[in-house]
Amino acid sequence: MSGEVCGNDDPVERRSPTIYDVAEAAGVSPSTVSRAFSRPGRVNAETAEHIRRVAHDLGYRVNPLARSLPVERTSMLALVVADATNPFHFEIIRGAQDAATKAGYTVLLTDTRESDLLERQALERTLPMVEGIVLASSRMSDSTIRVTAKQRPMVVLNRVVTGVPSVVTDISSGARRAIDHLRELGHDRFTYVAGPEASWTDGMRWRELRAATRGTGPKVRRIGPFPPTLEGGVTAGRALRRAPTGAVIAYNDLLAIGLMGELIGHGHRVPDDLSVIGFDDIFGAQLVTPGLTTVAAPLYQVGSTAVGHLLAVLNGARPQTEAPLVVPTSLIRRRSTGPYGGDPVK
Amino acid sequence: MSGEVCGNDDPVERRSPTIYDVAEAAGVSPSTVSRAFSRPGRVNAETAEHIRRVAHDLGYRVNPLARSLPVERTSMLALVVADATNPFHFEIIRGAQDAATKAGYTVLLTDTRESDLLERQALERTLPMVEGIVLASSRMSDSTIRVTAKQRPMVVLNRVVTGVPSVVTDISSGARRAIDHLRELGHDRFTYVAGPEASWTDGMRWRELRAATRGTGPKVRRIGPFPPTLEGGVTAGRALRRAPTGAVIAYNDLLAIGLMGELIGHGHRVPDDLSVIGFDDIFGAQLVTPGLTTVAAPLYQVGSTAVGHLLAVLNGARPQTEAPLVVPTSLIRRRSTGPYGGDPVK
DNA sequence: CAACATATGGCAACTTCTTGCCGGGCCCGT
DNA sequence: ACGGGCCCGGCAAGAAGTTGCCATATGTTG
Repeated sequence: MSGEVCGNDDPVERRSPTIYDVAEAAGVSPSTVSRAFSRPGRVNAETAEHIRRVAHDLGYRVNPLARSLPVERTSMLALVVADATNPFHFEIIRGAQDAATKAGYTVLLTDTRESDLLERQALERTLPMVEGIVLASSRMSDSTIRVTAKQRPMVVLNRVVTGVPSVVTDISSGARRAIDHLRELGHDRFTYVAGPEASWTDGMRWRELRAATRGTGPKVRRIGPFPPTLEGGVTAGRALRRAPTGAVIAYNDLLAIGLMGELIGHGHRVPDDLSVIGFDDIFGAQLVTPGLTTVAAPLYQVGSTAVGHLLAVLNGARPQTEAPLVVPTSLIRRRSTGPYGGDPVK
Repeated sequence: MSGEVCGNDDPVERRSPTIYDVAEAAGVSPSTVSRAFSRPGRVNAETAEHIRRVAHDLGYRVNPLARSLPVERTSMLALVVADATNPFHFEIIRGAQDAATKAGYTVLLTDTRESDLLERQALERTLPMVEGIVLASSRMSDSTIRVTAKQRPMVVLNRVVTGVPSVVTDISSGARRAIDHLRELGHDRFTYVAGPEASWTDGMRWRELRAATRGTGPKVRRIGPFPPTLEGGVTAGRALRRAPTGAVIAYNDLLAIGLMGELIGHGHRVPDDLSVIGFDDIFGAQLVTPGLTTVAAPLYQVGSTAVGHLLAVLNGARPQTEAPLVVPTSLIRRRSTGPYGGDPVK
């Protein structure tokens, strides 16, 4: 036990001990202390044990800055998300964080508020400190992304940028599942409520929906774009009320929920008059009434896969730039979809 | 314009330039380069301009690690939250991040998954790299917190730890507002659905509810504790069904929402049979049916205030350890509360 | 017992940047 | 004309680690 009594009225600011202090206290040289911690086996077991004990008594902790400087490894990863409060990103963040922690890495999470300017600034700030980058829902241009990817290993999420490794959900099968589900219920006319035009995912969803209906009977039309938020959903709902339609497939759950609320608020019944499907299965999709049927993706896996790949690259693996890594999707059936019951009330 | 053509098939790994490279290219000494960037005015304006131009052409960026080492300023703050996916924390995170960014600081966000072990580990890992710490909803003991607070300036949120600056919401007035609202509606019997025992906030809410009803007519009882989650709410709802009660005030919105769902699912009507009030006004409170009446707190402000105080301390201000900083609360009226309509159906 | 291999600790150089101090040139006052 | 201050650039010593290389001591082999 160390005497912690310090009578002076300056309680803070006792500089933390360095390997030099430990070295002196243990009667060895600084390099030996360094090795005792970072190069086990390189130093005699007893000496190492002794050093560790002394270090512990002194309250020594290695200074990660000083350590990183010579070895060029900060053990930090940047995770840049467009909106940290969008439920869509939660599990991605968790997955990334878990995978990173497991490997001894710390993740630097940055919320860019859907702004490509803020995104670039954040990158500017954090990039020099991290070994790799995960870009979730980036709002930057492909070319900016590619330039950045030259500086550090990078993985982009929910987007495909040629030349940069990416992780995406299986939109194709997701779209098909949604259509199949609705057709089983007897629907054969669909409306896709589009999200932001800048969204790669939005483009793909629309494409795949068309592909999934091509040739066969059912038809899908598209309205939008709308901001991918509750408010956007309300706007979309208004548009829908003016021009009723068959079943609705929305760009994401937020949009779907906002839209349902608007419709229900004006006397329409879901799913009796209108079936609604969203994407993502965010927190909230099970809360609304009726519960939202949605295409779920293993977002946690998206995050952990991304970090896993990043770490592999840092350990010398070749980046997977050819084809994106695809994670599967599944359909969560809730109450917002139901059998086709004739044309919706006007 | 620099010729960027490099024919070799090793596109990565061109070590980034240092002040030495810039110094050589500009024909000055490294220290001058350093000063040109970090000490404006100390060096001749023309020289500085020249250096900056050369640096830019070389693609030089200062290495924050190397910079931090001598000056002992990393420009990073740690924000440790018990659960980053709990909507309660969103605005706190945003507020903190904004305030930090504005001051040129980066925040290192860590999610501890409600585990005090993970929390200690995270702190262990990040503490040496940051200049200050914000602890939101810490699960650690008071004494552990106090020990940690000795190592770095710290602010705790939603909790009062003597000797450590803290920011809390005005629970007292919040509780009073909830009670007043319900009494205006004719209620005079209340049940507090308690959250985790370890929660400082929970204790305070219960205390203030009792204080708000003391002496006057209405009575408040307490059931719990329950985990502060949707599932916890379901459990609480079951308990409530067995022993019906007057109006319900829940520890937080998650609990309130889970509880409403359970009750409504079993034929009770909210608010006709039972009024429900939550705390926090999380995303989701406006989504459920009926919308949840809740005591809101300016969470964004909590986060930014915390960081603001931390930065002040880092700049030499005395930490505010006497009384906690209190931010006001307000009541958001939605549809989950209604006039007293006799005793609830059994 | 000589020759060689291995284990272990130390020296010093290195990572990138900051900063106290020094000194040469220049201006100014007397 | 000369001493005293600025201005501004450079030198070198840190900041806290890592690591290549060398020097022992010890062990092993022929």
